[in-house]
Amino acid sequence: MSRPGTFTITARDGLARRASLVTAHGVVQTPAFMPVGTVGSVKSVCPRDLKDAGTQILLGNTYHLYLRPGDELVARRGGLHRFMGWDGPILTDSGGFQVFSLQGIRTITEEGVEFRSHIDGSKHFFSPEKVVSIQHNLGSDIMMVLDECVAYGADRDYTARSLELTTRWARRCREAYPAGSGGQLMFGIVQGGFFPDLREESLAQLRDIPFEGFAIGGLSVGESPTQMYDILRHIAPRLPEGKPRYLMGVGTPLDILTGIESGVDMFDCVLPTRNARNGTLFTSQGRVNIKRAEYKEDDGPLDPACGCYACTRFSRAYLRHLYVARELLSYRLNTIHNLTFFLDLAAQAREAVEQGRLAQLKARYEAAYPVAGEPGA
RNA sequence: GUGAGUGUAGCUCAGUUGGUAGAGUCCCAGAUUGUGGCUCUGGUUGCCGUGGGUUCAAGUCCCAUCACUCACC
Repeated sequence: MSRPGTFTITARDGLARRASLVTAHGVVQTPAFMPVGTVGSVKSVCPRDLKDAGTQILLGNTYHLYLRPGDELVARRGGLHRFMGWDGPILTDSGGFQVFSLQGIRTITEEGVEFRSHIDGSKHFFSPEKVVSIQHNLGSDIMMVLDECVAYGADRDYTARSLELTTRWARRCREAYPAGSGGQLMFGIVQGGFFPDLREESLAQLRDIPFEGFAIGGLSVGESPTQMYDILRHIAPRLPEGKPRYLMGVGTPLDILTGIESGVDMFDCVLPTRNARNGTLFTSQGRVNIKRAEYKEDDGPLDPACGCYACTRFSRAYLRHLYVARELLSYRLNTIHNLTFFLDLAAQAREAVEQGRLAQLKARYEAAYPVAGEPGA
């Protein structure tokens, strides 16, 4: 097997790429969707369920695992892979987004970010170096740099200064773990809010730092789909051509296809797993709110086009009952289904890019998932 | 049998000195984008136990009656 970080593009369809990324725990075929396993578990499901659903690579979280059970404890258990029983690739988010979402209980300085634990209120400090050290202890295959995810609505001045801080932090992260110093990869994160030129500026500052991949951060923070797509279409094609591109925290089926169309290779999002727990299921026919009374006596499968365990074995009536009764099995079956749907979407996209049919695939999903506020919605 | 208390939304209950009813929950529907199984946003629902009376006006006051609960015989 090639060396970790090797990124090979094997097909293209417009700006979209079909590629593979080598990591220390296996090769990831892209475009890829990464299920989110924040605290060392994808809520309600087992590694076996993840494999069955088609998961190649998981996302874990630095902030959460640092607070509990602690990265050093995980290191003593042999690293995150062994600890959670997942032998495939893992990407760890740096905690930058938590810094963003913890607004009110954190302060950002040049040195890093001080914050209070959401668990017990205790004070902690994340510097770029600290975040790298934690991710080193966790042993993830891909580390993310510490960044500041700027809130939606931030003005140009703040956004411009923030992006430069993110750049300085990115440089410190790379210095703390130089390229090639181990099997772990490190991705830089482009910020710049909703100003196309600031996005370009952020990229210009980061692109010469020897990262193995680049991410687009700061999207899906409250903007409209149109605003997000404008920035996405502007910046994604400008990211370094020969390295993997990762769109953080996105998104809906259409967001993902729009990203792929713009040249993005990797995605993660809590949407399939969180919505599964809240009864919103993604199907080939569009969203299904399984709690709806109309499914009370519906003996048909959730999605006849889906081959997952939930769809092949149980009826809508049963899935609705489990949800309404708050049965634990509801979370598991719904999560298995939604993950299968998103992972299938990525698999279909890989095939479509190989066949030059991405536009047709997107048109199909556009029909089932119209964008709010746009024609057809 | 006697005494006391309680009867208001499917459920648990608020309803000021009388001015034709509210909350929580449930139910119905929607949201959820680098995750707290959370949360948020809308919406439906009432012979105010029953029958009389007083009053311009009664869920509120008076009488009777029924049901339930508790205590005592």
